[in-house]
Amino acid sequence: MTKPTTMRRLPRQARGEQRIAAILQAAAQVFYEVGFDAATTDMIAKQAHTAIGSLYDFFSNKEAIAQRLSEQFCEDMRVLFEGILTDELAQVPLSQFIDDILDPLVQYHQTHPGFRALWLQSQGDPRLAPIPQDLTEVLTRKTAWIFARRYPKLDEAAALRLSQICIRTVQALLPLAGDGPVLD
Amino acid sequence: MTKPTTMRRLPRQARGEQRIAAILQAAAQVFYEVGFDAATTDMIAKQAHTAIGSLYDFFSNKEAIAQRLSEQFCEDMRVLFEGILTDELAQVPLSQFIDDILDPLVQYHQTHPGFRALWLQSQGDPRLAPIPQDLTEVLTRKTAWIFARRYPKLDEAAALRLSQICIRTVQALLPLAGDGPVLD
DNA sequence: TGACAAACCGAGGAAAAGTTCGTATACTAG
DNA sequence: CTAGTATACGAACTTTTCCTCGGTTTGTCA
Repeated sequence: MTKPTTMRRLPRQARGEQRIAAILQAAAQVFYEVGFDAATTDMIAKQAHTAIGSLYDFFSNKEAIAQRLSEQFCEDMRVLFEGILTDELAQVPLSQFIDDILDPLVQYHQTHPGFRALWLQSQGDPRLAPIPQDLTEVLTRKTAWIFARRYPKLDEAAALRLSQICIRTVQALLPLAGDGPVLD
Repeated sequence: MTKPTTMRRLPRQARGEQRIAAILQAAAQVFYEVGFDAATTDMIAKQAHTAIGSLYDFFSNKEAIAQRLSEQFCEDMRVLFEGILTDELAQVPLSQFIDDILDPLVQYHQTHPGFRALWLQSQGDPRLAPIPQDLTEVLTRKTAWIFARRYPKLDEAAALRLSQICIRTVQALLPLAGDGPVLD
């Protein structure tokens, strides 16, 4: 946790950290509401009840905010999977195997709407890829590790491929979890 | 096919239609390359070897171009499914059932990169949703119809829900079709 | 409490993208 | 051929968004 490149200045006082937290939360909300591209730094500042100047005191630009959020999500995923990936997981029945993995993920997804917004943005925008790409990559590797444990016969390439398929599928279906049919 | 709201003026001469076709094709290419948001009307005009003014002669703005493309894709889907949805489809073995539906879709997807770009853009950008939403809705209804034929016991809501799941899954996995693992 | 630094602020300059509009050129019908 | 219309064009204007900057306020600590 040295100085992240996403930050322009490190906060020295408590209100600095609070401000940063407020900006990040606001950004997550705005990204969720209008998407990353349509989000403006003005909207984020307004949502955070702060001045645009304060935002730029701590973040060098909009992308830096997204990147910081992404790092945070990555860390959350790391912790989340740390709790999930136990040795028993490789022995457990398939249905429970799936539940064990999906339940925490669904729950996290539902309590962190910004996560979805940032993550999904990856598709269809090769230019902006690096940000959520990290998220996807972290998840893919984690999942590949699980598959490798559970199905030792899989070679690495197959495990990765399988991971991609599962990740994308879950990614696509997560938004449907917990709500009724979207179509009227 | 009365005057579409996406058009500023209807073409009266052959070159008008050609110009419009060129613009649409260029837009599809640009959307595919950089995504909808990053695409500029300048890029589209350049790619279409036309002047920016000509673009605005026929389309009122960038969104109108995307909308027109989307309409075109919707029509293509309608035609595509018209060829697929036969009465026999309800009787055929499941594996062939799936192939019959997926093969033409995969093929269309691979020959129309812009389709993917526009369609996938829906996720994470609620603002721009209406455009690819139409595509998704068309596909969802078509699919629901298929399910209803094949599994008469399904009530309508269940069929729609099932459709949504299938559509999203296919939508998420289509980009993986036909290429090797994306991760290095 | 005084001095220094951190945090706060928002008007406005700069850059990028969107769009208009007057003019020039190419068709077409009579 | 000619008059009238459709199409083509792109410089310039407008709008939007990003980001800076200098000055003000708040907090800390000796």
